[in-house]
Amino acid sequence: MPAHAQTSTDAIVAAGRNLLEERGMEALTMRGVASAVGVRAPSLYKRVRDRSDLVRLILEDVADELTSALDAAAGCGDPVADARAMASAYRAFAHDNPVTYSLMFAAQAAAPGGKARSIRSSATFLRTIAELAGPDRALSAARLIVAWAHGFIVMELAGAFLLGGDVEEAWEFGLDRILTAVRQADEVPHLVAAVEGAGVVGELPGRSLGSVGSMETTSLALRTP
Amino acid sequence: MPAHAQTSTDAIVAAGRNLLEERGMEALTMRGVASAVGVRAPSLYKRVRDRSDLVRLILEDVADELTSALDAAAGCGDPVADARAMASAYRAFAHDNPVTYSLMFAAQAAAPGGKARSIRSSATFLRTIAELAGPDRALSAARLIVAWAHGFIVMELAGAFLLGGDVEEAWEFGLDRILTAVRQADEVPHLVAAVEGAGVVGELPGRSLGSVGSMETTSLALRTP
DNA sequence: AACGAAGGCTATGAGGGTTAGCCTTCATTA
DNA sequence: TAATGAAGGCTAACCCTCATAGCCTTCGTT
Repeated sequence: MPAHAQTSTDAIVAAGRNLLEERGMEALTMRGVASAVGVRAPSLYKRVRDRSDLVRLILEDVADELTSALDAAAGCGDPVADARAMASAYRAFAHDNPVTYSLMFAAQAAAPGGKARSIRSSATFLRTIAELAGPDRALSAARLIVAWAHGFIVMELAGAFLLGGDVEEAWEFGLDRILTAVRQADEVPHLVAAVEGAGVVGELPGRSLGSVGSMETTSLALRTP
Repeated sequence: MPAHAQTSTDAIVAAGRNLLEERGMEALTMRGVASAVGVRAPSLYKRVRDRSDLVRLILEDVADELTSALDAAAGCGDPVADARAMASAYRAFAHDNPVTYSLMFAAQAAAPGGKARSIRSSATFLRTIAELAGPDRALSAARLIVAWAHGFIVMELAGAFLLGGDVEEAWEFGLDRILTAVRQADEVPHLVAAVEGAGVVGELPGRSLGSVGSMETTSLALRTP
């Protein structure tokens, strides 16, 4: 029925995302986006409720792309290698999209439908972490890893690592430590079995490692022969 | 010489901070701040270069207060307890100042003088972590902890933990695991000594734990008697 | 008493978001 | 074939915001 459309919601979102990433949040103006897609500002309101709606659409686009990148990174089947690959892909994506990435978690209000999106975007990662840390701890372990990765990347992008040192080394150090920490629930029984077999200690906490770190508990137990 | 000042930079910053925290970034207008301190908007420009300068001052104020809160939290001398106390204080501060806290690391450009501020604000924490992880690893370890804490808090404040589960539990889990992971470089020798004394293994890696997590290394060594 | 600087004010302009209301196009349909 | 009407564009206009220009008042200093 209508006249031929000169633009589309997708084109508007793409232009907006580009503008946002290239020139920052302040440069993301309705006039600017309109000009980029070849129409005048008021025409955008036929497809987008308002500017904040445009921002939401842009960030959803970024989030979807990030999800795809993560899914693509986890291919090999070995949970440790997959977790590492996903962490690398995550960081690489953030480096490629610094502005929009930083904004993704800056939204104060969780968008409606965010839960479904969240489930979808974390499914592969959660499955991998469940293999690493066990199903009971998968959620907490995943939150540990994601929180660290996100925090590290945000600080890195914001230029918050001002004390010198090798940031790359800090990333590797952190990733190693965290992947190891997450696997401890699995590793400790091996240790315990080995030590128990050697008769170092009479009684050891088995699976019932409390909220205190299991390594700590084990080490304490070992010092009380 | 002048007429009596009706306001001050401090009052402007305080009013701006309050407005920002209470009603968000969009409500932080020059008119709004001016009205809160009892003058007209143009008068603010006698004390503040422009709006972005005001934002900078507000965030510096927040950062200074956070530094004080952290310093005050670390009193007891035991590095583990101090690290826990600082982590709690950090999170509590963020919960008390959610908007401004989130903005602190959102600044894309590092402010000039940020390095001096960074050194000051992290001194106590770095000292504590150095006791925990050793001076060589202090910086990487501190970055691990801060990145995790910041990432966790940002996600928490943004409402990004949508998959259910107990967020409090995830925080405790993460803190335990990370503090343990950071201490491993110190703990392993104890373990090694205990195990060695018991004659479980002949040869063990001593200090030369590679980039792979030390716990993993130890566990592998224990399985090869 | 005059000076002059600090610190207020009004007026104003530029730029951005958004709405109102109109016009053109063109697939559908009588 | 001609009328219809909705989609989608446009201009004009409004309001709000930041920011500057330029003026006026105050009051310590000289």
